[in-house]
Amino acid sequence: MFKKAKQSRVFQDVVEQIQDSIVSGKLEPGAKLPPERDLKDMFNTSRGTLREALRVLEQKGLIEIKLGVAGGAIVKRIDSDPICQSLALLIRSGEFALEHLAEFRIKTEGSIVELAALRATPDNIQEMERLFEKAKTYFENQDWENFLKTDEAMHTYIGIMSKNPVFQFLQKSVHDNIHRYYKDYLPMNHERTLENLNDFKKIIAALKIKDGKTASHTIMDHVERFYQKMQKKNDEQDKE
Amino acid sequence: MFKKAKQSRVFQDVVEQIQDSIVSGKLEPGAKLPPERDLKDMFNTSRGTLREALRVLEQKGLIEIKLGVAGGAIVKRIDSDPICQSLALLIRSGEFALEHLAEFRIKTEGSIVELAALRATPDNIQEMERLFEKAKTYFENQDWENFLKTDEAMHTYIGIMSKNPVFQFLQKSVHDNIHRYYKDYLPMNHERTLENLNDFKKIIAALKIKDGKTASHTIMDHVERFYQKMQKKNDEQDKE
DNA sequence: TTTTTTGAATGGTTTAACCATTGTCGTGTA
DNA sequence: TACACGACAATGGTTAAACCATTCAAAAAA
Repeated sequence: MFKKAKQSRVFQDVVEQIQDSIVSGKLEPGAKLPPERDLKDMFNTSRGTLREALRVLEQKGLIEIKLGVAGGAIVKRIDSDPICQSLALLIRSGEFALEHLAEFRIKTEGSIVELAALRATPDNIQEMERLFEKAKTYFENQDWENFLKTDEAMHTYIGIMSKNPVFQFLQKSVHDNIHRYYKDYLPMNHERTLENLNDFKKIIAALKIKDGKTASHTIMDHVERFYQKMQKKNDEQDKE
Repeated sequence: MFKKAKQSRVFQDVVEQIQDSIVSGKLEPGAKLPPERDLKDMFNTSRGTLREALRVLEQKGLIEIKLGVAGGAIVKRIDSDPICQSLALLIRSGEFALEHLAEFRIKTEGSIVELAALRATPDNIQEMERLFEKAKTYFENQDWENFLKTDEAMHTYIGIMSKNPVFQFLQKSVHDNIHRYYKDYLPMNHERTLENLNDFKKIIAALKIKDGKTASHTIMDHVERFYQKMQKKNDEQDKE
């Protein structure tokens, strides 16, 4: 019937006022807030309380705080960082199991790459090929660390090619966080990495001829196979 | 080459220590942290600094702080709240356009309902029918406010039926935030609401016979049609 | 002109006190 | 006995004033 009357905490009010100014556009990215000692007077509060408000805004990814004489709170452009962080917590705390993430990726990346096939520009495809060559080099040098990073970059770039910021955010947030699993469960080896490369070769070819269905099936297979191997590895570890 | 050396802020260290304890499971949900005055001694810091750390943890959704003599910081079970909040900021700040969210929903809810068709238990379907009847009653009483709430509940419940927590979180986060658009762009009316109900009737029928494809196509149409009407309404408003 | 020094602005931290909320326990009254 | 009220104490919320640490720019020195 009634909503719980929100208990008044001064710093919450400060957070809301500044947040509203940012979200409504009154404060644009790059704008600098007044120094703490001025703000505390403007809000008629103490510095401690004001600083609690700034901590919250910083944590929300709305401002960035710099030190020194030219320092202060600067309004940030909203990005995927806070969502990445929350997702990381969910994954680290075991809220999401490996197979849940795998299933999610199979479905989602299938959709994303299908859109990417429709919308990728020649420039996009060139960038994708550049990343592919980079990955190939790392593969030949057996530099798994950097290979994985480039692999991640390719997945994230597919999100960018979808030209849909919602998918971009999602893809970036997921891939910023799942490599944690790889290191634990799936040390890279020669065979596995080669398979990976061949999948991307197929995907790039499909993107070039705007063949969304093939690209989609390829990446879904790619993710599924990867998952099955991790699962197998997992089972073997359980046996020991 | 090198990562930026993180500037040492005492409260960050406190945040990390407590966060690690929570994420690693040393502190379980429901556990109560010591009072601020004790914590400050344990971390050998001042109360102000400690409170900044608690603000950050609270914002991350890791703890909840209660007032009064039996109050204090209580470890929370991690939920979708922080992600919902971040998503709300992205939507409010205009980072996501209407058509981007629509496209995302079409793809994602198609996948979700397909899984739901495979996995829904009889109990799930019964709950879904209960929600449907509730929506129908609100429809007959022309109570759009509550109709929308029930509509939202049905979409979220489809996420639950998918039995995949990743999709559950996503579906909840999206639907907690998009009704903002409906009120602005798409006042409910009799015809539109009836169409809505019929779509859900079809979806429930498909769920009953585990016909994922039909359920999927129906909800994708449902979302697409909804979007087109909002777009049309939008264009009309632009003309004025 | 280039380098070094100095100083001031700004965020980070500490301390100590007081206020506000809330559960508990004891007392008084029905 | 049972219940209502009130005092008390534990805990988070807020304030104030001071000092420390970092950074940049202007002044001084080379």
